Amino acid sequence: MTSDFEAQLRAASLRVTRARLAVLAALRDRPHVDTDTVIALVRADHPTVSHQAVYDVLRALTNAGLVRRIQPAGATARYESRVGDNHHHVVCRSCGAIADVDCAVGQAPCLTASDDHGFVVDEAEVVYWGTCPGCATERTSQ
Amino acid sequence: MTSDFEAQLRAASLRVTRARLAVLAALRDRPHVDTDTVIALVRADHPTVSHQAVYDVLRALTNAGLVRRIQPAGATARYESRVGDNHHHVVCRSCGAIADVDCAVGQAPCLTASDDHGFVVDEAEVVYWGTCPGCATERTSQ
DNA sequence: CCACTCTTTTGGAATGAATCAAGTTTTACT
DNA sequence: AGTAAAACTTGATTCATTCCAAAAGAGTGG
Repeated sequence: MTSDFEAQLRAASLRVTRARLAVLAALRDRPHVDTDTVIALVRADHPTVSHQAVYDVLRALTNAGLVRRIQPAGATARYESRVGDNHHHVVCRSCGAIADVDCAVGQAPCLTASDDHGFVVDEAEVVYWGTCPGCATERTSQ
Repeated sequence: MTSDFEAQLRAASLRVTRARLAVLAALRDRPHVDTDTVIALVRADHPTVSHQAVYDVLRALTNAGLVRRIQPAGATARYESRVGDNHHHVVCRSCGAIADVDCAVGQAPCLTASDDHGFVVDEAEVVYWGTCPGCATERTSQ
């Protein structure tokens, strides 16, 4: 388990540190956690880790492709460890809840822009905006 | 010109104010402007408009659907007046430049999620991440 | 196993976009 | 014109994120 993370880090030629292992562990089974939550989870096991370390680690892991950063408009940054499978997200406009969605149209649906203006595109990110079941019933029942 | 904006505002049952007309004018021919730029543009004509007013106006116009807010991860909010035609954006990872892209796969390609988790989806936002021509040549020439 | 170098982390302060709050002005309708 | 509601002004505040310099830790070669 821990050695898994260690292997991941080494594969990405990142040094293996307590902070990094703790962040990976915190993200393991939790989708879409925001930075504050990561800090709290990390400190549950390692109370001395600074918030700055968590920010640095999240950036390093994001750059290395081990975690993915998602930041819907108007919300704080969230991170997830599910990477490399081209999945997307539904975001609730009223409560900010996020859920995973697999790609509707094949494997890389929107990866081809009609006119890319000369940009070299390497990723297509899709955010579905709507209302989650909870907020929907709340609103209709009023 | 101004009366156009006035009509737009009235159609959305929003009051017609100097600040709102100025913001609409500022967004007219400028795609993807950030809030600071909007403030500067508005003040060019109306020096007394407060930044708070601009924030309020942008939110009101966004809620009314007259402008669209876009906020790629890690950048400040930007606004555009091109609405209602389901177009998307390419964003440069290194300089943050944004360009419009029309929808590749038909009219509303990704609007149907494979499994929407009970969410009522009303919009699909697509962000293409990549490198703009300028940054690409810069990098290869080094 | 030890020393050396480079990277990472600590702890605290700073930045900056965005929001909140109270009081004043303006708009739209009668 | 007169009035109520909405919008705006001013100024302060919040809060996520970043910057900084010093201390600690990781990995490499001896």
